[in-house]
Amino acid sequence: MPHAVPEPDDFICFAIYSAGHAFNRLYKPLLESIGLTYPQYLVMIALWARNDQTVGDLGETLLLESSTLTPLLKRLEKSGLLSRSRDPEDERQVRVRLTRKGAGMRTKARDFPSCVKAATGFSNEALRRLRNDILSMRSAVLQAAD
Amino acid sequence: MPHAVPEPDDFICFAIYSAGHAFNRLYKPLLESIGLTYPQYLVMIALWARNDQTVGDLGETLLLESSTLTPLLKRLEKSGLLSRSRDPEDERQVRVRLTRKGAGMRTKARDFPSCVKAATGFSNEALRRLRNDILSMRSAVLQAAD
DNA sequence: ACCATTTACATCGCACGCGATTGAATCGCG
DNA sequence: CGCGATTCAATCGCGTGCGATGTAAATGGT
Repeated sequence: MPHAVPEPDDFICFAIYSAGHAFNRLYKPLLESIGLTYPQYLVMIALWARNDQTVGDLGETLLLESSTLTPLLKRLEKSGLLSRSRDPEDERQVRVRLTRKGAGMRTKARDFPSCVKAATGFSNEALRRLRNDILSMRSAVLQAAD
Repeated sequence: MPHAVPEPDDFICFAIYSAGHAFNRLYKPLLESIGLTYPQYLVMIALWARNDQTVGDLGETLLLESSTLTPLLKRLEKSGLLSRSRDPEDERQVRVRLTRKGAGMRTKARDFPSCVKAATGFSNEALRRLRNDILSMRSAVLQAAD
């Protein structure tokens, strides 16, 4: 075998990197219909699952830094989807809460996951296993990264 | 079952999105040692596999737009790793070629993939299957995205 | 009570990433 | 041959994403 030079598609990290972009493109028209970007949508998902979180909570869930979240949350606040306010118990923390408008947006986004699942062409069972594999790889990689 | 509200980790797209960030964090210290960012490293991989590509070729391989590649390639050119020049046969195209320095960098990056594979904690066989699943999902999603 | 340390968020600079647009070169159809 | 359509890269604006740094609040050991 004469010295196979690897291509991008040979790398698991590139597969994930490029698949992420593919999902982004798929979501974009759906999300534009409700005026969100993909990372903003993730914040909304986190808040729909559990309202009233600190910036740090959201960062832990979404694996993002405050330097990413703060400007993003300000844009969502400006859109009227959530409120940001210092916690009186601990003034260092900022509590993020859905507004009525932000909570109501959940129904508009209800069908997006099934649209996207259909687009993958994978069965629910195959998707579940693939997701679990990716999450456990993520854990291992994050563990190794520090 | 009382109305399960999905969390970010329940979404295959978030699993991929966050796993991508995890790989980025793992690669960062490795790549800093040779002065590259992760997307720059991908361009170098593409050129190590096949030298002398157009911007469009690279975009097709890496699934990136010229609006992303042009500034990135200019930075790599400024670093002395590649050259950019209009194709005399077709002046619309820009041919991207490795310099001696850029070609020589391949040996410095030779061990990165095995470092990263070790960090995932997956066997070669499991990684290969996971990669293929992700690539086929990427194809399906890209197909659906247009 | 004091002050060093830690924690939590914000700010800044830089590098993606893409849609929309531009401008130049080429193509293609009559 | 002529000229509108197409192709290819570059530019611009906006939104991430993060490391480094700043700042204010809380903590903890003495």
